[in-house]
Amino acid sequence: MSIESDIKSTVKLNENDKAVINLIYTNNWLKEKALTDFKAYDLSSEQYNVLRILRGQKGQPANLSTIQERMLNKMSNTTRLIDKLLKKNLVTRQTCPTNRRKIEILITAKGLELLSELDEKVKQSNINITKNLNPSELTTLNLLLDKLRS
Amino acid sequence: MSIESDIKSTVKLNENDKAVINLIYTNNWLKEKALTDFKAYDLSSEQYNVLRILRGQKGQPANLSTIQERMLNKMSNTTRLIDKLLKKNLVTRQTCPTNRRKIEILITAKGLELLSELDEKVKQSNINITKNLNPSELTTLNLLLDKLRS
DNA sequence: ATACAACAATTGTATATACATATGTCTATA
DNA sequence: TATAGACATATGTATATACAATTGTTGTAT
Repeated sequence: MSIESDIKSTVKLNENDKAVINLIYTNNWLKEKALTDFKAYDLSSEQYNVLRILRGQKGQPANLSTIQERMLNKMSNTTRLIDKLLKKNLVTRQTCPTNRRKIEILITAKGLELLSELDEKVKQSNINITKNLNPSELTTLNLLLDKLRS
Repeated sequence: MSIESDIKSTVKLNENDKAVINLIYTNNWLKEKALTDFKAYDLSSEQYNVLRILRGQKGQPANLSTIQERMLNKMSNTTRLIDKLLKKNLVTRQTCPTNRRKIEILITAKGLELLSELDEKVKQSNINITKNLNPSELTTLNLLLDKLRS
């Protein structure tokens, strides 16, 4: 269904406006779809994302600004997000010995375990979410989104 | 820049996962771009959206469920959103005389005035946001997003 | 050595969001 | 005409987000 009938727009939109609205609307549609997976594991999607970033460090600790730089949502409060992960014993946090302004964050064994459980779920969810587009359409979509932001 | 370098991913993503991440990331990118416009007018983007829905009613009152149905973000709390608009005198609210479960919401003159001020800003902002895609690319993007959700 | 700017993270506060539950109203039917 | 269920909105609560201000630390110019 087109974005215009989805939001029951009464006016004809031009392609610029439509694209912006379409992106916002699609994102909300996507959030609803993806949320259920994480909810069962008591993780927000950004918390999941941060755990993945930490796993990507392959044993190297990450500090807050590194994590923030790699997060999907740059706006969220990283300190408090890490607090939550810490409370669940999914990460450890200690001040950097060489620069005490920085902190070093590491994913724990429990965190890695949780991630590996979630990986398969997320993979299936992403396949499901994108099931209406064929491979070449998916590639085109990715190219257009990259180009949009370039 | 591709989504992989944007988020400094250390692993190669398949197109399914990439599309999902790309949509989330693009949405956040977009939010940052668009937010500044509304901030100056002390409106959230959903508040703006609701005002547009009300204007689309062309004088007919809308009730809460109608608004909710047409909102981009179905999850947000419409009652309290209307509270905010009411406090700013951008809408009026009264219980429906024929069915007192319902409420009738109308945009005020002040609301319409604010909207017409914002319209031009939003239009320019949307043109700016989409400036890297040519018309046919924009159309393709819209088609792909519609198809994704279909 | 001292002061100052820059840096990295934390804290405070207001608002937004998600979701469950409650309140008040209407409708159908026994 | 009671009453159970459906409907429409509102409220409560926990968490998330946005953003400003603060704290503590480091580098650097004088």
